Amino acid sequence: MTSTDQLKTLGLKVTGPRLKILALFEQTDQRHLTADDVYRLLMTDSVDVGLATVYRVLTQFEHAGILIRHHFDNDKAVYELNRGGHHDHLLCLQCGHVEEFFDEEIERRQHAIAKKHGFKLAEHALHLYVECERKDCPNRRKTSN
Amino acid sequence: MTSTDQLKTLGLKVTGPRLKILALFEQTDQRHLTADDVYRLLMTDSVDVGLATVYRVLTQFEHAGILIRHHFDNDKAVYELNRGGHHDHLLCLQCGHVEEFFDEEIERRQHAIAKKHGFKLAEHALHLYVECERKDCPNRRKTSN
DNA sequence: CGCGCTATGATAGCGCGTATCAATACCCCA
DNA sequence: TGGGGTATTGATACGCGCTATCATAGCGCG
Ligand SMILES: [Mn+2]
Ligand SMILES: [Mn+2]
Ligand SMILES: [Zn+2]
Ligand SMILES: [Zn+2]
Repeated sequence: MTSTDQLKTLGLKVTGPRLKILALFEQTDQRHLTADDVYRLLMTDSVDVGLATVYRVLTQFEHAGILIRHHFDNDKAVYELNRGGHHDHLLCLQCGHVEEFFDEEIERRQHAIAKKHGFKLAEHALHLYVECERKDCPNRRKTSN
Repeated sequence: MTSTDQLKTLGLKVTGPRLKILALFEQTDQRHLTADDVYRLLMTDSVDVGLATVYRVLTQFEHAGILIRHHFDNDKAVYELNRGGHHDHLLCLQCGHVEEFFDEEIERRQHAIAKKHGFKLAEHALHLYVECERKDCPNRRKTSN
C-alpha cells in the first residue's frame, strides 16, 4: 500500500507535508524522533515545512494510529512508527541510547495488578533508565562531556 | 525527630518556607502534590510563600531525599514524601485518582531485562493508566464533566 | 546583638507545544 | 481540465510549567 493510499484510507487529505513526514519515518534509521528532529531532517533535505505543521501532522498521525508518542521523561515528546507490536523502552542515562524490549510476564502482571485494584488497564508506560557501562556507546548525549 | 532537626541534618537552613512546605506534606491527606498544589494550599492557610520558592524548595527536598518527584504524563511534576518503600502507580484516566502498588516480580524482571541487554538498571518509571469502572470514583478530574 | 551570606520573592526569560488567521493547495464536480 | 469551496499550511503570538535574575530579607555564627 502506497503512502498516498494509506493517508486516503485514514481520511487524511494527501498533502506534501504529510507525505514527506510519513516517508521520513519509513526511511530513517532513527526510530524515535522528536518534532524538532523531524523539522531539522526535513530542512536538511531542503523540504520546507513549517514547525507548526510538523507538530500538527505528528498529532494527527498519532490519532490515526500511524505513529506512537512517548514521553521519555525529558521534556520533549518522541514519535515512532507504529509497527504493530507493543514494546517498552530501555533508556541510557549517559548517552541517550534507546533500546526496545517486550516482556510477556510483566505485561500479564500489569493487567493482574490493575484488576486486583478494581480497575481495567487501558495503557501503560514502562521506562527502564540504565547506565551504559560500555565505552563504545553510540549517540553520546550533548549534555555529557 | 522534629522537622527543624531534619532540615539541619540535611545541611539546609531552617527557614519559614521550608518548615511550612515540609509540614504540608506531612499533614495533608493528598500524597501526590504539584508545585501549584503546594502553593495554593499554603495560600489557603494564609502562608505567604512565593511560587519560585515553592519550586526551589521542592527541588532541594528532592535532592535531599525528603521528596520523590514523578511525571505522570500530564505536563506537571508531582511530589510525594519519601516514605522509604519503593512503589509504582496506578492512574485513573477518568478521575485522576492515584493508587500505589508494588510488585516484587516486576521489579526483578526489570533488573533481568536491563542485564540481558548489557546495562545496569538505575531507575525506572512504571505507570499503569486505568479506567475506573466505579461511579463513585473520588477526585473527579476538572477536565471531565 | 551585628555582620556575612544564604534564602526569598517579584518578575523576566526559556522551551515545548498550541491557537490564531490570512494565504495556499487539495479535491470534487461541472 | 479548470474553478470554487474547504481543509491545510506557515508565520507568529500565546500559554504553561519551570528556571534565572537580582535586589531585599532573614538565618545563624560569633
Ligand atoms: Mn520504540
Ligand atoms: Mn506514590
Ligand atoms: Zn509494556
Ligand atoms: Zn517499581
